[in-house]
Amino acid sequence: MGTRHKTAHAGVTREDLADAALRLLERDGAKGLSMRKVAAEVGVQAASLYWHVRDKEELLDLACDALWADFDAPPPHTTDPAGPHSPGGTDDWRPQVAVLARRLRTHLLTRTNAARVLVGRFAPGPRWLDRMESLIATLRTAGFDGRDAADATYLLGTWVQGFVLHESVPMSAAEQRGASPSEATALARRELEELSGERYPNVVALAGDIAGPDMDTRFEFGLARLLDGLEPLRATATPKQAE
Amino acid sequence: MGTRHKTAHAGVTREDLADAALRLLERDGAKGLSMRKVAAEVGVQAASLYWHVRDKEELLDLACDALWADFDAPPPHTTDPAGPHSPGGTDDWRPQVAVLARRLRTHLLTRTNAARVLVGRFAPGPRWLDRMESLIATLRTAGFDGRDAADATYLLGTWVQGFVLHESVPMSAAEQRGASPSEATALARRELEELSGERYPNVVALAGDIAGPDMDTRFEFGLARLLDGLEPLRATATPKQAE
DNA sequence: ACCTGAACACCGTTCAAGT
DNA sequence: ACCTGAACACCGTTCAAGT
Repeated sequence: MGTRHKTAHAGVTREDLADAALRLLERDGAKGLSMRKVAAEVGVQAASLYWHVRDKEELLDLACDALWADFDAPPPHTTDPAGPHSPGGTDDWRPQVAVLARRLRTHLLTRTNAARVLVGRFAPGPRWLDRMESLIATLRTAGFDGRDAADATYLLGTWVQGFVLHESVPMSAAEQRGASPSEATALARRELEELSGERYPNVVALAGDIAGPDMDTRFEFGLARLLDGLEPLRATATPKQAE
Repeated sequence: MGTRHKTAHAGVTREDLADAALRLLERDGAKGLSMRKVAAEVGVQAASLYWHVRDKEELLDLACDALWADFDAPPPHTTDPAGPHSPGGTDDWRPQVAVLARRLRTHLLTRTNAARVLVGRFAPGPRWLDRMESLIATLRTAGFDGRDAADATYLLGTWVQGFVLHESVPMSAAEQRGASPSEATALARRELEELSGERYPNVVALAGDIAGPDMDTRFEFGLARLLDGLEPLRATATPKQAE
């Protein structure tokens, strides 16, 4: 009774398939994920998968939702009853949103291979909805109206995913054939510096800043810009519903 | 003489391969791109490709650069000699950056299939460098310092690519099996509305705003937020080098 | 220098057939 | 209801061999 280890012997669930897919993806990358290997991982024949799942595509959708299984969001807002209550909105929304964004990034980053394959797949499973609900709640109590809160949520989500996508790719596609990240950075920088100073004066001058890749700093830069850009949208004092 | 149509008969170039890859990608999507088909497209046997290219991976790098072949950036800044010259920076940087961002989006969007496969691949070919140089130039003359200009460039690039990636994916992964975009939107909205109002009060209430997908509006929202967030970084009057 | 033929070890998917 | 065996039409890549 209960869930036996995972490959008990009989009764493969769709969850099992999703988990197996994520495991393979993380272990061997994109090329490690085949229907045949997923089948083997759960102790079954390849053809059997098509009873549980219509497609490889559908399996990926499942895996996409399972990706959020162990993502624990920070508690949604938790208004401090004794704290300062600014009129029409709380201003601790920034650290709250920042924390969520950072956790989202590191979550995807520790599952790089899976993220690279699954990013861009919408598939808003139940676990993703939890994140969305709590983020919107935070923004609304901070004084954003519904439409802005929804748009901001989308903006943050797409930005973080796009960022991680770029972050997780070998920076110079061919050069990652065995070169430490710092070596790759130095090499990328040198490449930029050796460009024509006439044609690319700015790129050459800023080679160090472009080649980076201090990804943490870059992430914080983007996050700060997004939060600064959102700030003016808050209704810090609601004109119509004045207390 | 000169470049015969493209598949003259002898002499396949790496450019030919990249173009063929892009063509196949756009015509048949990700699964339409195989080494064998690329070979056929250029009138050669599959094994021959490996003389020109180490890998399928390398072919994708080539295609990634070729993706920017017909992207024509707006002229870089073009300071109006008679126009108003605000101290330490020009303020027409916003429309300039906005135009570039929009063109980047539509460029990728009209090559959705290719974009979905190639996004995330850094591969800064010469054509991408041109874009970078002109964007950085715009930002620098607008009063941003070097480091901020570099970071802003990265931020804009990753955001647009992340946005397009999400935009180009069938919104509810399984439901795109033959449903018009507006139908899919309505369906997604209804799905959100039918969620538990207790567990997801905000999501249910804002279902219309979340399901969208008025992607143009969403894009402009994000763009405005980014520009607003960048604005305060400008040195509108350089304190040390006052004229 | 550039291309082919044939082979190797894989794929996703279907379908009749088993229990 | 769930799984298998065998088959089909594909893959990427290698390698000796051709010109």
